[in-house]
Amino acid sequence: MRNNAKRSEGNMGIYAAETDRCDCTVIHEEVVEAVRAQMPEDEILINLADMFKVFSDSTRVKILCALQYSEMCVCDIAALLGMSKSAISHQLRALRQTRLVKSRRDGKVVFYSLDDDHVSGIFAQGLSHVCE
Amino acid sequence: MRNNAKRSEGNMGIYAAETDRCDCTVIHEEVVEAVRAQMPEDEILINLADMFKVFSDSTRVKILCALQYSEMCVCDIAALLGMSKSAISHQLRALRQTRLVKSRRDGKVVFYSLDDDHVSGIFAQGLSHVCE
DNA sequence: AATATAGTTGAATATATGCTCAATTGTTCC
DNA sequence: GGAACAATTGAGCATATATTCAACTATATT
Repeated sequence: MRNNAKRSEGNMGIYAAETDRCDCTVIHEEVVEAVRAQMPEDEILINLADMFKVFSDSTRVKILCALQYSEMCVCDIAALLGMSKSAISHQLRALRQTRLVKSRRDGKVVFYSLDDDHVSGIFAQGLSHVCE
Repeated sequence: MRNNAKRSEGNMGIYAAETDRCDCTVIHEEVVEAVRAQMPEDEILINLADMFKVFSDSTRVKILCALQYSEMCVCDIAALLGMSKSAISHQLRALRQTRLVKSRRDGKVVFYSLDDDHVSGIFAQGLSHVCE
């Protein structure tokens, strides 16, 4: 599910300000309004979540990690991870669509490599948290 | 689904080296072995993916973003995001279980705040990618 | 052309997940 | 104690998603 297609975000039309769309009393209105004023736009945070979603599956993480060391073909990635070519190919498509990897064909073989400088930065930041 | 409970990772017992667990010929064995030698342990990459999974939902991202500015109670977060208290409470539980937020009760009200220094770093790194 | 191999794709399946609803707990105030 | 309100929880539902399987495309070799 892409994060911008949530059910609760239906068309509210002209009525109902944002603070009225729930079953809640606003207890600390000043805090809420101050935070609201400082928050980035909704769309940015949705894009951010969608970006992290790409990194939220261990197969994709392993693929991205492997490609940091060397470009690899589908067979090799599949062998490295002990998974089917089909499974790897499906995930590579997702990574291609989000512009994180690129491919080049050499005869029958398709080589994949990283296509985004931010990947290693995001990786490093995440690892520093995971490894305490 | 936690990333370490994948179906394909069933018990392979004593037979079958990792490179045999798939339908693939290893085309570039040297590359595969070199990459395998450099990759972090499986468990680390699984934990990494699980960590990113927490950030992969827009509701959780918005909550974490909001808490960077101020501690807030459940009602306020619900009002801020235009969602039900129940939905917010469910997500806060997930964030509590992963040690990203902490709570303190003051009478009837429960205040939540960030409980991890890495959150803003991960946020900043992600935003720099999303915003190009 | 026929065969073999690398890779892709779509459908199907099993599992995961975010929200709603209703019930419940914890606290304050009367 | 009882009413009111903040918050939590579990079940249920709708949707998302990772892998498998089978069929297919693309390229190379004979």
